Amino acid sequence: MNLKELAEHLNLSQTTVSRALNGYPEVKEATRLRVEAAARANNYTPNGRAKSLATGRTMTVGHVIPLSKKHEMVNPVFGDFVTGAAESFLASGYDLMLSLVEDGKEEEHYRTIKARGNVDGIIVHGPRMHDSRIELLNELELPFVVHGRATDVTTPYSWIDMNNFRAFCRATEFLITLGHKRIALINGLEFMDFAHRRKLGHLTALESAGIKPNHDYIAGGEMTEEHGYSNAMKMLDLPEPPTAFLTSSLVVALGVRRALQDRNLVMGRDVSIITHDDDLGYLRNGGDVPIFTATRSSVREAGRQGADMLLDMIANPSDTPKQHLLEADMILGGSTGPAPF
Amino acid sequence: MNLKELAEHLNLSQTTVSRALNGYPEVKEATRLRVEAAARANNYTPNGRAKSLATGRTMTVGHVIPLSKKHEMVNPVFGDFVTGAAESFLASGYDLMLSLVEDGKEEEHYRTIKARGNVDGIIVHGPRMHDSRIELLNELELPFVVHGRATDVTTPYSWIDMNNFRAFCRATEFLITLGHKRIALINGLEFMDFAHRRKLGHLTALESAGIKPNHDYIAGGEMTEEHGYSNAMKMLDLPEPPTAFLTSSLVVALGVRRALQDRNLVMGRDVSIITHDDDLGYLRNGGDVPIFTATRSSVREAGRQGADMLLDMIANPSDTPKQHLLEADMILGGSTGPAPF
DNA sequence: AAAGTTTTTCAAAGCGCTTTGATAAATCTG
DNA sequence: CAGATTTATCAAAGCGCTTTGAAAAACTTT
Repeated sequence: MNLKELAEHLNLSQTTVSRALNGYPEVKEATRLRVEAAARANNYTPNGRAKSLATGRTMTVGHVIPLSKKHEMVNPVFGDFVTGAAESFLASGYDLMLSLVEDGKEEEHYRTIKARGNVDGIIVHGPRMHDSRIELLNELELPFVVHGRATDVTTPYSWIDMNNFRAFCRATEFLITLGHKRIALINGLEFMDFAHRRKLGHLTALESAGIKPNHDYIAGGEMTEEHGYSNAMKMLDLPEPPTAFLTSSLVVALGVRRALQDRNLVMGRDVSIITHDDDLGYLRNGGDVPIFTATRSSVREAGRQGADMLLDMIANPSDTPKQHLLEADMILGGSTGPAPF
Repeated sequence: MNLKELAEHLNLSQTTVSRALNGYPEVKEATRLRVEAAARANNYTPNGRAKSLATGRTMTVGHVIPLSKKHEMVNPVFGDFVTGAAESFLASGYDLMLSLVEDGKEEEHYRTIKARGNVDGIIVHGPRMHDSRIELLNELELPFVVHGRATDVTTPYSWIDMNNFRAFCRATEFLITLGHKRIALINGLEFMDFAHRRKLGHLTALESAGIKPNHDYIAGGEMTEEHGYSNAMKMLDLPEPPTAFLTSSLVVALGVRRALQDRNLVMGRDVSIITHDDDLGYLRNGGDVPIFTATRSSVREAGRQGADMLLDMIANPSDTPKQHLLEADMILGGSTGPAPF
């Protein structure tokens, strides 16, 4: 049933029915009740496309996820981020639109999104250090919030991020305090902004402690279990193997742990592991007792906050960009201990 | 720039411009080229909402994901499924719309989706054994494909599924052949259809071998690492602990492995593990050498095929429902060995 | 060159809604 | 109770596109 039919059925004009349903004051209360009852009885819901064509608002936000053909994987944090974001969006009546866009087709894709006009704003995922998307979006005047930041971008824009630098700086300091000197970092892909910041935090902490960084102790790559495993194996074979590992995600830490087992090393005694933990719903860092010592920050919470920021920008397009930096908690688990002699 | 402006700019009618761009034959080739050039030069893309209002097709498909407040998590396979599906959808020019819908609000939600008319079809995720959504969707005449099946639903519908029964039957048989008699199953939530089928497969294999199932050896729950760990710990404490574990996902298997380590048991020697592996992008079952013996079926591939099925249904709404059952491969890893004496 | 075909272009209606500007009905003034 | 005000309703335009049915232009025929 559409508006016209509903109006005929009620012997009212479309105008009145529309206003009654949208809460406008210029309609008699008795009429409004009658209209609402009829709408419910006939299961009437306004057609979204027609409504959005008439109002100019789509009540939809887009999530744009980069998908490189080389690294054919969607980052597992995405599911949790979206879950968090969805809470806010759904509560405000917004729909979510998903685009996976291939490397290189990004500019074209964003222009098309804008021109087609089926979103009111977008959330940008997976920013690189240089990320041309941000300038483009600023230019297009499409409200957006970036999950993460892009180091090389100087124009202001809205973002929600976790303090990657600080988290990895603290984690490294913690290991140094425990007496570790040979500390490895198994990082994400280093052109990703978050990974870059993590490395920087790590190196800064080493430097402050007067420890010279060793390139053999640093590996970047897609954050899989295998990445953790194979790099840890390689490093454990060095003449002077690391006594502690810092990993960029729980999945990577699991790989490192497997490597320790293969080498008959006891985690937390022979070798320490500390990881960043995104607090994903399906891969918790143990139950009540954490398995790994970790820096923890909920991606889901980031999703919630990012969504709120975007809704805010859509409602007030002329506001200046907002930024929010989440701090990670430090969680003590059983995977760390004093450096062995 | 919109169609009207583009038409004025070209000194043509909107009709001609529209037809030129949509490849209709009744427009002179020279004109078409002129129009296309102008469209490109002015970065013209038709407004999606207007187009869909005019044509009645939205060029959008919805993914509807159940989100229970109790088990606040989005299944990690979702990301991979969508990635696979997106390949097909994007290639055909379809957008993806995401809805996370709370338990209990499902009926209302689907009716709204239909009434608002902003999708041409949907993919239903996470079917339960009794799933009222399916009958509802059939009634609503909205094309849909279910990722999985619902045992109790008798009306025909389209689905793409993995042969859960067969996979778990085979895995159990494999363990039995290795001499195991005390075999545990750490399953997903048992009201989920896939988990139910897996249990059935497992029990059937036990029965054929004349092994009486032991209720203490079966656990259902959300498929987290912790679920695997805590249940394995509990079972290992039994007077007669299992000598082999069958787990519903790699993440769960990781938890079981951790339990073995805590008990100083060697995986593949003291205790065997065999798992189902969804072949997720970020959590591979080892590199070249699989860690776990597993039944493997790519969720991503399921996504691709499910998407193709849905596109087919949208194009030919009167066709009878289609079904496709994927078979899992059996992968031999280092986690299984003959039963100890 | 007039009549008949085919090709190319156009004006206008319609998709389902919101919103403006006008009108009718109800209520309030003095 | 006539005139001014307020309240309640409506007809029609417009959002940006597609598509129908008609008209104009360009070719073919005889």
